[in-house]
Amino acid sequence: MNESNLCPRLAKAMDLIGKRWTGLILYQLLDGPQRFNEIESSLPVSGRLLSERLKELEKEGLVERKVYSEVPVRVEYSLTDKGWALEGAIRNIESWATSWL
Amino acid sequence: MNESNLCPRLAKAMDLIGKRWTGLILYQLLDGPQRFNEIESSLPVSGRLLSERLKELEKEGLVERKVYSEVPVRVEYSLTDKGWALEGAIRNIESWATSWL
DNA sequence: ACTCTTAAGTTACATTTAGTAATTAAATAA
DNA sequence: TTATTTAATTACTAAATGTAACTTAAGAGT
Repeated sequence: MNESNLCPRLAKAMDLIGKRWTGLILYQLLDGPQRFNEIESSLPVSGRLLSERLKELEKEGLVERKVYSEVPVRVEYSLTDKGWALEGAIRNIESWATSWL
Repeated sequence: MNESNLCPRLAKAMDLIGKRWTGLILYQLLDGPQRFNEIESSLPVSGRLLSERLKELEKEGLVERKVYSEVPVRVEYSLTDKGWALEGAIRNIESWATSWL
């Protein structure tokens, strides 16, 4: 399709962040560790996709998943250092949204 | 699905930027005005979607479209002020990608 | 033992969006 | 008249998303 010299890391970053809901999930986690249901109720995302996205983010090392064997079970998701490193970008989008939308 | 107090502007920003290819199209335009074919060859995006995305970005006021009645026709796309205002966010993602991917 | 409750998912299926390749439109040049 | 070039659009297939029902696990109550 092309002979581009597109940076593969940027392409991957955009693919990751650009996936639907991912940005907003990360934004939610800037408020601190949250359990599955908290994230689900804070965003118009379904359990199906939330589960899928959290798995991707965990696999990419942006998010950490912790299971607490309480009753009923509690599962908490939080940002890793790699995830926190995106805070600047996310805040930047947030302030752009405030100024321009 | 939820009772969220999700900021509608942030939601819209994420929906826009989070759409596939949009981030990379904007990134390309940081290099200056470019014609349709230039963008198409610089990214692994098809003409169909590139056309669709550029229309959305034009409609949202991030991108400007200029037609030059040369032969054959030349169509140039460039960032508006609103589009340029996203430069910080995009560069931020770029540097995150360099550091973490 | 058996049913109930709750969180955290998963599954099945319909709808929407994206990918691919062929086609069209407009303006000229040969 | 036919060919060429850019900028799309169209028709069709494949993949991603939305929706709602279902499952699993671990007690708690009777």
